[in-house]
Amino acid sequence: MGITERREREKENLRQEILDAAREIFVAEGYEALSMRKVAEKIEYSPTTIYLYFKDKTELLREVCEEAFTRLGDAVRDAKETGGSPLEVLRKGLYAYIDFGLSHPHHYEVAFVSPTDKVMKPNDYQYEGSAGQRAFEMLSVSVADCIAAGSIRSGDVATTAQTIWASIHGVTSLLIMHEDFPFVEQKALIESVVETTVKGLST
Amino acid sequence: MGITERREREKENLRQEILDAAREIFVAEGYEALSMRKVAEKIEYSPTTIYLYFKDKTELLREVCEEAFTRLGDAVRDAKETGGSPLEVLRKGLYAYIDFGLSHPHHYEVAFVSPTDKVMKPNDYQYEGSAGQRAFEMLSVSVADCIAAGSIRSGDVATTAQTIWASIHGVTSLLIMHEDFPFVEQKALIESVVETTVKGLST
DNA sequence: CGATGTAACTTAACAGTGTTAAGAATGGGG
DNA sequence: CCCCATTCTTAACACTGTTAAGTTACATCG
Repeated sequence: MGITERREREKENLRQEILDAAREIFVAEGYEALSMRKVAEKIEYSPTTIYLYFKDKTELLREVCEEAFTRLGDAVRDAKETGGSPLEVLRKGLYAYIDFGLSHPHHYEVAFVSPTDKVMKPNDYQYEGSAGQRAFEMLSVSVADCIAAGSIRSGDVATTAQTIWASIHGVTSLLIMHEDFPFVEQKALIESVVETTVKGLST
Repeated sequence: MGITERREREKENLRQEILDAAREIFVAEGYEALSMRKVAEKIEYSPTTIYLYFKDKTELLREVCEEAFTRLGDAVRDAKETGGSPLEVLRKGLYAYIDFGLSHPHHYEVAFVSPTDKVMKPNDYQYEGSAGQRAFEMLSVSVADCIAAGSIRSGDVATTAQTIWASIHGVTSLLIMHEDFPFVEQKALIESVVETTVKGLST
């Protein structure tokens, strides 16, 4: 079997190999399909070996997600750096957020749609927060900029940011989770949500 | 003669007992905690007995959800009947939808948040649709009324309805699924989302 | 060189899950 | 009275995450 043939091959980057295998399965088939035994089979080790490198399935999955959500942070930051008015920056950030969700549906799902004990632990919000959380923080800053610039009605920043988050999370999660629903053309719906929200908050 | 009828009545009784037990567990602990064996223990029958009354766990759960979502339909219909301008009716319908989600979090979750094969079957949208689907249809009608009355900007009804759905689903699902997140005061956030969306769509 | 300790890995098992196949019991109809 | 259908149960399969204990390989030390 693969077990003895495998022995000669790598044994240092095993942790990375586990991570790679897990990501591959997770991206292709999602959370439900990601099992420790499947990962083990893929890397040709016994299932329990994984526990020598990761505390449990949650930690493995969180690490897989952290990788991806770093890219969300990057995308939002990029939106900021391309310049433009605060409102333009905010708009770009929102589109980047939605785009991220649509191109990483399974990541988005476990992190934002049904996060119950899958990646986020209770009290995860209390401290520095996950990468996804940090991306939301950036949006908050962007919102504050818009208020300061007068392009968005003055009011509680947190309330405004969370209102925006609700809208874009809503469209993102609906598109991801209800694939069979007869949505109108995707791009048009996204634009409608973003523009409606921005207009609703404008001065 | 009443014998066979009595049998049938008793059979219906057991079916209802299963449904009651399932609902009780589901409402209290949610989908993950709802297991066939737990239901069986509660009604004091063997687990396999349930399969004589329900095809599988999905069908059992769907029936539990159908019960509840009928009440959502009722709530939206009530909002309609209390009268007021089309926009007032729409507003009331949106608040009723969010209220329903918050008071039936587990139902809302399996039906709208992570519906993958749990209650909704693929192609469920194609036909008459589930009760939750019917509630959404009512909202669409309400939207059409607002457009006709000129209180909402003219445009594609479907796009507008789905935009609204995205927003209110967004706030509902965030509040349900991210209990630990430091949201602003719940009522204020809901109002902000609804009013922002309405204003964003107004003429 | 040989013993020893340890790190890496595996096997076996536990307590769950949904679900199916096959066997047991109960009681009415011929 | 016996048969048979309906109803229910027992046993099992194929999974799941996870832990405890056992094995093996190897580096270090006396």
